[in-house]
Amino acid sequence: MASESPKRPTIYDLARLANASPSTVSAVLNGSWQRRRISQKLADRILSLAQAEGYSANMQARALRRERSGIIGMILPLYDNRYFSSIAQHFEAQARQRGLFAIVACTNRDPEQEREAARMMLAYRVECLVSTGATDPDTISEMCDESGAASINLDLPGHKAPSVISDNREGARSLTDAILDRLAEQPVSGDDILFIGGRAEDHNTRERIAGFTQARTQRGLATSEVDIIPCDYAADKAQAALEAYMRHRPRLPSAMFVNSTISLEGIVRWLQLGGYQLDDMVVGCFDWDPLAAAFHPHLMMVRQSVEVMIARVFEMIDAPVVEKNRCIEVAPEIIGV
Amino acid sequence: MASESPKRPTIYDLARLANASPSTVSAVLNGSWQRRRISQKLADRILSLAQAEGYSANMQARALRRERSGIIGMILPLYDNRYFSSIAQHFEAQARQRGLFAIVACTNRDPEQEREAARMMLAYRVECLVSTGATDPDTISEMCDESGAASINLDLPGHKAPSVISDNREGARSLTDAILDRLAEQPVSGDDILFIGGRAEDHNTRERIAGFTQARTQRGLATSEVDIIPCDYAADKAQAALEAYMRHRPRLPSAMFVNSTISLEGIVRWLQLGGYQLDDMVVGCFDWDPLAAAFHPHLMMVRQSVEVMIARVFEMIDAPVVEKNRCIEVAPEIIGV
DNA sequence: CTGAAAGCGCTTACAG
DNA sequence: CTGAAAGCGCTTACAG
Repeated sequence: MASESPKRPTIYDLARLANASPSTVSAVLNGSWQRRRISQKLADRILSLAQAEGYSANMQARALRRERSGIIGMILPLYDNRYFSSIAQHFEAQARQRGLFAIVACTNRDPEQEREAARMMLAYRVECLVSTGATDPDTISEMCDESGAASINLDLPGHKAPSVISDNREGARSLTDAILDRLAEQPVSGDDILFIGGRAEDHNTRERIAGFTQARTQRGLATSEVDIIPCDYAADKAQAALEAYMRHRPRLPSAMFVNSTISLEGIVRWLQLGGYQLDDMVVGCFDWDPLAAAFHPHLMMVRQSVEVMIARVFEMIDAPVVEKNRCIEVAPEIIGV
Repeated sequence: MASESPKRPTIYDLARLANASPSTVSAVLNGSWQRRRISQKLADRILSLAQAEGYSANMQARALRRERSGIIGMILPLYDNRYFSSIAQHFEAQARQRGLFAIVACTNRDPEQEREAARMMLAYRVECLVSTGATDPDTISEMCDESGAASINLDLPGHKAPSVISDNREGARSLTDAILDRLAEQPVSGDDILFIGGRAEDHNTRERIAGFTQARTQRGLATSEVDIIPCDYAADKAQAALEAYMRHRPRLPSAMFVNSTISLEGIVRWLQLGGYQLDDMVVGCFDWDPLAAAFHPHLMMVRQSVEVMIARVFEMIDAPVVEKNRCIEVAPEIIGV
């Protein structure tokens, strides 16, 4: 679908029309004319001319000359989950507010796709790259370093750039506490909880398992390895893992700690197939989904403070200097208790 | 967080190191060297030098010189819903496959934000702008026309650029049919269906209402105005509208046609508050959410064929010429019947 | 108060 | 087989 390229006007066109020099037009158009003490009259004339001609500065040219693109990038695993989509949304809004142009790419938790996206963004000379939930954040930080771009890790921490993450351990501890409280309220109750979902090798899952175990220990409860199943996030994986787990079990566990709304989907599917209800157990989920909350007001969920996290990211961007190993943890909130 | 800008190498640096001219380096690096019959040896030397120096072409400079940015843009209402997030994801993947760089901005169904985002994207000289679910697509098409950028409407049609949308009328008709079938299967059943959600002024909602009415008419059922409530998409609006509707009603309607998963959230919330179950009614929803599907396997949903729609969009982009008033309708699929 | 000139990093006819 | 030169549309120090 070729477009008819009707040559957009440049500052030279405006200069000719305004009987001024391109330098003057440029100064007027980018606001630096106050410093140059250009006459109000001339400025006005140029401004309204620009308006009339539909002038819009060519950002490629400006970026090239200024050696600053005005672009800020983000990579994230996927959009179609409330946590990540909300991250993208807030990132964009914040960037816009600062006059930066946000570009976001999703990279499916695949290190190769992460690197490829970073390469593209760096080719467009992003000033800063935020790696969200990246499987290999350090490589990306290195690529940014080489290019002279700043970099920040979000959601999952790294060692070669400052990080903003949720306080996963404390979040998991409180959620587990809430689950145990709920269990204690019930007439007949066990205290066994199945932890399911996430990746054993990722920092957040490790921390959540630690918080989970800690909450149990504090109540004098032992935790068995077999009740912790980091089978990855995907719904199908969680469903299959639960299937396998239940093959050797006489009954449902008393409670479940589901390590993401993505995994929750698989869990609920398995329950439905077996004729169970979600309410047959006490269920807590790390991450929050409003539709799930509407369906099951009793479902406890950990809602990560996306707004605060994004705010912290931009504070780092604004800060003159930030230590590479800085890691800010943001407290999440428990919903539904 | 200032980054230390260690000056990335340019083709001039490589030229010096390779003892060749910048033109030659440029040709080698962008693949046009076959045509220039540069010696394999020289090409190899330059290529490995580029590798070693971590060279990456400055896309701003390339874009400026070529007068083509290699960027393709999309605006959409929001990310945090499965339909739109899936659109963004497929758009990005397809763009990447063609060597285009995708940039996406969400504009909250606000015409001013839509224009502002379009302005920014055009300043970065996007080659094509896809307006998804835009409230004011025609203004955006005009802006694109003035800039010599192509434009395409997705999800909601426009008059000044070709459009790709779901077959909303037929989708709504089939969903209504499925609802009526389900009602007929039940021992005691009414045939009243409440249509709720969406915007009366948007094309898709109008079409869906038409399909809804048509399905009823085909079975000899009348449809009353009061049972059609396009109260906007937002969950809170839907919840409030249902609240108001039920104030003058002795009992729940036999069935509901909920016009988006966003509205569904509010509906379910209202039901929960009143001690009702979703399964107390037959419910169909336009749009699809896998978590909702897991929770309620009986919930009927219309799943729009995002992959096909995006494929059609790119076919238009590739086509040498497309009539402005072309509108392709893609059949959606009914889930859960 | 304003303009001429250089340069950001590429690409591409043109000449050899 | 390869290079010198012009130019994409800006910005910015410099000179007046």
